[in-house]
Amino acid sequence: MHTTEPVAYDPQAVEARWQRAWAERGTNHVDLANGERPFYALMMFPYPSAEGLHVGNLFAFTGSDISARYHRLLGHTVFQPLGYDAFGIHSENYALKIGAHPMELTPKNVGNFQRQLERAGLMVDWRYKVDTSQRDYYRWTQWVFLQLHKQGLAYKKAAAVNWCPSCKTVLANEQVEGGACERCGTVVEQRFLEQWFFRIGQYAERLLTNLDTLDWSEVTKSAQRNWIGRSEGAEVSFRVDARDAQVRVFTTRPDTIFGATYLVLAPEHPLVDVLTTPDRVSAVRAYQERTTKQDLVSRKSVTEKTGEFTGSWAINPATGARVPIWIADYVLMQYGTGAIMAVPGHDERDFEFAEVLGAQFASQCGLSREAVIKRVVAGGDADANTPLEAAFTDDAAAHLVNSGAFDGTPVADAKAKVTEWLRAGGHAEPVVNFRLHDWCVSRQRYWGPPIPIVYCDTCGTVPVPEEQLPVELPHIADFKPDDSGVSPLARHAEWYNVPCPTCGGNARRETDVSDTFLDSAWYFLRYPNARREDVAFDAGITQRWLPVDSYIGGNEHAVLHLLYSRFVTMALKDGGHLDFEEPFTRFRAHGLIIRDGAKMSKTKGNVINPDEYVNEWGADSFRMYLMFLGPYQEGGDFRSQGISGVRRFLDRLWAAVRDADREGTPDADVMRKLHQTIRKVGEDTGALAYNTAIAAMMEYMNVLRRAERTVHVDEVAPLVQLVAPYAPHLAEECWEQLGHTGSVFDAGWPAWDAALMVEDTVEVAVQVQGKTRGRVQVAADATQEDVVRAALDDPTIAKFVTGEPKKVIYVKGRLLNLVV
RNA sequence: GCCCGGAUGGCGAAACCGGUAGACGCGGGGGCCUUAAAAGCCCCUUCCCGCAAGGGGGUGCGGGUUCGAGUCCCGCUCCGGGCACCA
Repeated sequence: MHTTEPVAYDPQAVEARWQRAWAERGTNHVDLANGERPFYALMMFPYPSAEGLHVGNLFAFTGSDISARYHRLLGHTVFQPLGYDAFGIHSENYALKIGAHPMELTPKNVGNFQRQLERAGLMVDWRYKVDTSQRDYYRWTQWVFLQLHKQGLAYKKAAAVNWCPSCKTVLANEQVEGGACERCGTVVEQRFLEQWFFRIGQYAERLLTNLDTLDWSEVTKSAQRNWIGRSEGAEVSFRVDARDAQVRVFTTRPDTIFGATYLVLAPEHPLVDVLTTPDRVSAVRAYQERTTKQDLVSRKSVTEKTGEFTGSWAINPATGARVPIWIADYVLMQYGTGAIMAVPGHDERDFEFAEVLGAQFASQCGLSREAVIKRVVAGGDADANTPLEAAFTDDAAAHLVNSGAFDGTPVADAKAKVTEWLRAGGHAEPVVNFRLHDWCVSRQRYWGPPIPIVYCDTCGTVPVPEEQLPVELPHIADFKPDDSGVSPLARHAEWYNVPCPTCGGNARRETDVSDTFLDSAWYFLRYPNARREDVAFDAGITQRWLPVDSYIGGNEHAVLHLLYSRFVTMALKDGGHLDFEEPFTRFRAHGLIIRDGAKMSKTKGNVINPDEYVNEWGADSFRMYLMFLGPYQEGGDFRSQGISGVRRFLDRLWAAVRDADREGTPDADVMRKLHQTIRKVGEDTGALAYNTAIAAMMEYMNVLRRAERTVHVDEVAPLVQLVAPYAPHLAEECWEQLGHTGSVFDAGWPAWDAALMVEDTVEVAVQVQGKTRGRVQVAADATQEDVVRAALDDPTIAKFVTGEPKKVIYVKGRLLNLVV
C-alpha cells in the first residue's frame, strides 16, 4: 500500500479544459436582445502585427477582462467583443518589406493573434469579431464616409503632404524626423495634392465643452484640450496704404495694437502676389519657392527667423501709422487668417524677427530699431520710456502705455476694452480660434477602403450610391507606392474606369483609400451589429448597448482615435443615425509595461513573449502577475522573477480548496477577515485598483492557511468567487470541486456583512507631542478616558508624559495624542 | 515656454477624509521538516548608533499651516507624457 499524492495544480490541464468547456457551453455568449442590465465593456482592438501578441496588449486586455467579468458577477449582461484593426499603413509596409501581399498576410497574422488571445482566457464573445479589412466591415466604413459627405462634412481641397523622393511615397507627419524620412533618411519635400477632408473643425467647440461631462482619465482629457487648442482674440483689419485692399489678422492680444509696427503674411498667403511691388518681386518669389520646398515638420520647428519685405504698407487702425508688410515662414497659412500683426515689444517671435532683420527694416523701410520695437505695456519698475531689451510678456500687474486713451488700463481689462473700441470703429471682431484642423482622410496608398466617390465628365463629383457598396479593394500584385503621388490603384484603369452612377457616362473612381483612423472611429458601433448584413448598425440594438459603458485603452490614442471617434459619433447623431453624441461614457487609460526602466522594443531586445510565460506558469498566473506589477493606470516594470509570488498564491488556493473541511464550523476570526476582504476586493476591482485587490486576497490567504491549518469550505468558497475575474480558469475548476455544476461567473459576487467585520479589540497608537511612543490594546468601544488610562498605565509611554496633559486628541480606535 | 502626471526600503509597490509610513509581493537572512535537496511551513528584513534594553533619523529639496503632514499651502529640482514659431 502507498498513499496517493495529493493532486497538484496543473495550469495547462485546467486551462485547456475550461477553454474547451466555455466554447462548448457557450459560457461567453451574450444574448444581445434580451440580457438584463446591459454593460458594454470595450477594449481597444489591436493591429494584428506579424510579431504576434505583445505583453502590452495582454496587459491592456486582461485589465479590461477583469472589469468585464466583475460586472458580470455583479449581475450585468456583459458584452465584451474584440476584433482587428487590420487595414493600414503598418500592415502594408510590413507586407512590402517581406515581399508578401497584405491580402494573404493579414489573415495569417489575425489567425496567430486569435490563437494567442484564446489562450489568455478572455471573456470575449467571438461571434461578434470584426476585421476592418474584410468587405463586410469596410463596406460600412464607406457608408460612414457617404453619410458625412451627405451632411456636407466631407470636402476636397489641395493640401500639402510630405513626400519622400527616395521611397517615392507620401509620409505621415510622424514618419518625418528632423526633416528627413524616418526610414531612409532622405530629405522630405512638400507636394500639393487634392485630398478629402472631414470638417472636424466645425465641431471643435462641442468636442471641447463636452469633455467636462465625460468620466475619462484626466490625462486623456487634458491631451484633447491641448490638441483642440481654443484661443480667444480678435480679427483686426489693416487697410493697405494707397490701394483698395485690406489684410485681416488674428491676434490674442488686441490690447497691444498700439505696438503693432509691421504685418507679416504667410509666404503662401493669396494677397502676397497683389501686395508685392515690382522692385520686390524677385526676392519675394525666391523666398516663396524656398518655403514651398521645405517639409511640413521643419517648417513648423523653431529656426532663425527669415523673411522678405513686400514693398507695401498698411495703416495701423489704432495709431494711423504706416506699417510695412512682410512675409515670413514663421507665420502659418493654416492658422487664424494666415497673417499677423507683429508686436515685437511684447511677443518673443516678433521681437526676434525685428532684431534679426533689423538691417532690412532700416534700409528697405527706413525704420530704426526704436521705431519697430515699441513699448505699449509696462509693469514693475518700468514706465512708458523704459527701453526693451527683450519682449516684455509678463502681463500680471502690468498696464498699457503709449496707447492713447488706454494708457494706464490694466492688461487684464484692456483686451475687452480695446477690442470693443476697434469693433465700434469697424476695424475688428472678437473671434475664437482653434488649433484643431480638419481631418485629412485621403491616403495615397493601397491597404485601406477605397473612398466611395466617382468623378464623372459631366456630373462632376458623385458619391457611390449606398446600394452599390462596397467599392471593393481589388487584389493587385503591384500595390507598392510609386513616385506619381497617387495611389497604386491609379495604375489600374480596368478598376477605376466605371460608368457614372448618375448618368452612365464616362467616369473614374477616386483612387485614394481612407485613413485607418476612419476604420476605428466607428468600430464600437459595429460590434453589436457584426452579424447584420443589411445595415451598419441597427437602431434598437444600438440604443440598448450604446454608448459604451467602459472603454479601456492606451493613452497613445488619447488624441487621434478618441477624438475622431467622438467626432464621427456627433456627426452621425446630427445625421439622425444615433440618439447620443458621446460614444464612451467612461474611459480609462492604462499604463505601459516597461522593462528595466525602458519601453519594450525590438531594437532594445527586451521584448517579452507572452507565450513563453503562459507555457511555463499558466495564463492565470501570467494575467494575475501583470495586474500585480503596479497600479493598472500607471503600468509597471516587468521582472520575470516576480511571477512566482502570484503562482504560489494560486497553488495555495488550489490546495485550500482540495483539502477543505466540510464538517464543523468556520473560524470567527477568519470569517471576520473574509468579510473585510470581500469588501476591499470589490471596491478595488471596481476602481481598477487590481494590484491592491490582489494584495488583499493574498493577505486573506495568509490568514486562511496560517500554520497549515485546515480550511473550512465556507472560508474558502467566497475567495474562489473573488479570484474569478483574475484567474478565471482556476476559479472554474475550484468552483466545480466545491460541488457546483454551473459556471462561477453565474454564481454572483459574494456579499459582505458589516456586522461580521467588526473587531472586538483595537490597537490604538499613542503619541506624546505628536511623536508615536507606543500602542495600547483596548476594547473597540473604549471611551477616550479608557484609552488615556490605558496609555498612562504603560510605563514605556508614561515616561514621556511630563506633567498634566494640556490637550488630548483622540481619533476613535486609531490614535491618541497627548499634548503636555 | 504652457498643460497634465509622478518621485516613498535592496527592488515592484501600499497608505480611506490630515491620524501607527512601508500592507502585499520579489530579493536577502535564520529556523522547522528531510539521510539530503526541492517543495512546504514559521520568524526576521526602512536606515543609523547599540550585545541588548533603548534611542535617533526618515516619504526628491527648502520653507509654512497644524496637537499631528507622504497627504494641505508657497517656492524649487529631477523624471515621464501632451502641446508648441498656433500669433
